[in-house]
Amino acid sequence: MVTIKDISKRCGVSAATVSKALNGYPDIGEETAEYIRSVAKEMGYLPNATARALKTNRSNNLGVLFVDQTHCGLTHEYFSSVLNSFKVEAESRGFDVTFISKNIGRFEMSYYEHCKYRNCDGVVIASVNFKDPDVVELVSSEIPTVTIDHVFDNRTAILSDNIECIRQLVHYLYECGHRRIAYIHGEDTSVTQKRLASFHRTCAELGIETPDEYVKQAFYHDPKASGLATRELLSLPVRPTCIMYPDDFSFIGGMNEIERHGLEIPDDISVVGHDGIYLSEVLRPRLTTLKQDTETLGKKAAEKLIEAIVSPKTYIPQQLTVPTYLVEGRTVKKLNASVSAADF
Amino acid sequence: MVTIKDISKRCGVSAATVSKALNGYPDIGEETAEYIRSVAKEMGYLPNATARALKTNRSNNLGVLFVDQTHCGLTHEYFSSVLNSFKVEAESRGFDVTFISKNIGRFEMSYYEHCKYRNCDGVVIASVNFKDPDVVELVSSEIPTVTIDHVFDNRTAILSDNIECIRQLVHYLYECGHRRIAYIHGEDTSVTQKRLASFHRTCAELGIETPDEYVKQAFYHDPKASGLATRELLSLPVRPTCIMYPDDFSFIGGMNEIERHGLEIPDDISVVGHDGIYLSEVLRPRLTTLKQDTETLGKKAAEKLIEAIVSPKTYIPQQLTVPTYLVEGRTVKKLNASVSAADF
DNA sequence: TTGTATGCGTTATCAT
DNA sequence: ATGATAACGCATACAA
Repeated sequence: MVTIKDISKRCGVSAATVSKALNGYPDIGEETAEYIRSVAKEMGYLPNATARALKTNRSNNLGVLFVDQTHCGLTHEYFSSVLNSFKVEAESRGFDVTFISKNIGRFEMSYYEHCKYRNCDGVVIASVNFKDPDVVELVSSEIPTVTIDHVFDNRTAILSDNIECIRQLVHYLYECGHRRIAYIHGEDTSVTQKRLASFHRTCAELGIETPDEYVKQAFYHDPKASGLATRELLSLPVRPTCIMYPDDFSFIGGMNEIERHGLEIPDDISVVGHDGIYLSEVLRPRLTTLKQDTETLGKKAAEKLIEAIVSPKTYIPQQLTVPTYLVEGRTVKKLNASVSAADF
Repeated sequence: MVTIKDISKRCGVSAATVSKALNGYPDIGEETAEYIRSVAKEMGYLPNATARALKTNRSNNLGVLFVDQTHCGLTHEYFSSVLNSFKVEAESRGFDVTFISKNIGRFEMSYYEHCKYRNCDGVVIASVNFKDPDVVELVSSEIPTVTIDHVFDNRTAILSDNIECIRQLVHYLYECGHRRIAYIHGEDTSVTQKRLASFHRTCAELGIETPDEYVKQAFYHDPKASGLATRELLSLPVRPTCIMYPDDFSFIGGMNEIERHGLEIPDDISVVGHDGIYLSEVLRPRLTTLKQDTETLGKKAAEKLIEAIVSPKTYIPQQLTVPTYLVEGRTVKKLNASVSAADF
């Protein structure tokens, strides 16, 4: 392994000079600096991140905190997609990405302790139980954090625009002529609360009635639960003309149930999903859905987190909202004149 | 931050003694060691991974090398699932997990350089182009590596049993009475080659003919390509009675095409997938598929990698094969007497 | 403009 | 059984 010391010997200068030259300090002669850099390159020098971190107390390493539940976390395309985008952006800015969790080895560590132990400069938090005391501890600590789809006081959050997108969707359905709209929603989280409130509010605005039987709780990423809810909806004396699902994947459960009833989508009943995962694009008919901009979500999370790290003095925590787009598939029947999603 | 020095002062012993006590060295008096440990705990001491790594040249950090392509990599449930299991196992043994990639910051680094820079003790490699010179460089280096589903000479590999599982599947189809079996397979990789060879060989053993028109190349995780291939198969003068797909997700494309032809699964045509992702469980009819044991794949990869790291002298690289199981759904019609997958 | 000295927190060697 | 000391590779305050 070639170190700064090796280079200094080879160049006949001190280690300090090499260090400065390599880091572009202005107080080194241009020729010497250039020479040192060329020798470093020739010798295949690589900085040692560990030594540098020990000295500077900056690891250039970001933590990611995702749940490791089998049903969710990484295996959910929404999150793996956000993570991927976060990773790409972080790396392009010179930061590595390390997973954070409890239970490292025989030590029982909290998330915060794990971060300290690993010297993470900052952490992005998503898809966890935000009420977990260990999560709260981490967010309340001196370590910069960015949360996705959840707001903590005086902390940066990247949010999908859950209120506006549901409003947009309901308006679209309204324009398509739907007045009996059912909503199968996910388990009770702040995201669900926002979506649900937006649903009720928009319906009220438009004069659409939302009878209790049309609003059913199911779970995210759980086709079985959504299937059951769908069955109940289809058994109603007055069926809805359109069903909104918690997410695209859950819709699969509804799809099965609708087919079992011998109904056709969208001729007999309309459906819409949420997330806009790859699956929604390949189903036939193509699923009308609200596409989350996971690319931007992850990228912004990395950007803001790094901003907080490199400019701790001037950084101001903020809530950043990323728009969600209505993707018009072919699962919503136009009960009246023709309308296009482009109008919204 | 509480350091060893702090503890040493508080206990009235030297830093060396504290270090030894904390690491369970035998040459420290039992009472003193116990006392030191209790004080450390009370003071909330956490080892500093960075300092330790600098001194010991062991980071307790593993690299993972996945492609960052949008279509594959993390967003593919197969890999995210393997990764998750790898992560859980690694963490339980005290290792953290960090992503490896090229292009960290303004430095143009190879994978190998990135690993050195970050001081990774070992790397798991999956879902990449194994012919990439940068991958070869890494695998040829002194850094312990484990590859998934690809073998490099004298290196550890964790393999899904692609040959045996296809054999098992074809036998199952045969027992169900199928003689006209089509295979839509993925792009040309060593995995595909194994599966294809096993398909041909097993068919030959059983006296099943495999006309060229029944074997079509498509792509993994690409419903559109599999849809097109399906269309061609359905247009054949003599249709296959069963179609094997590259993977469960690609089957969606076939599903659409079959439906468009007004055919019913499995009454008019039988289908099988590969991977056994969550999607295959929730489709109706439930998809008959070959379930990859991603849990074991990831766990074994972590186990072996750590073994190679902690016992470099005695460790012998090995190829480990993880069985794949036939999961009997309801997409294969029994053309003759009743047969169960349990018989296989 | 360049070099010297020091220390980040830890572990390992060797002496006591 | 315990301690003094050095060293891992790097960055930086300060001296020259």
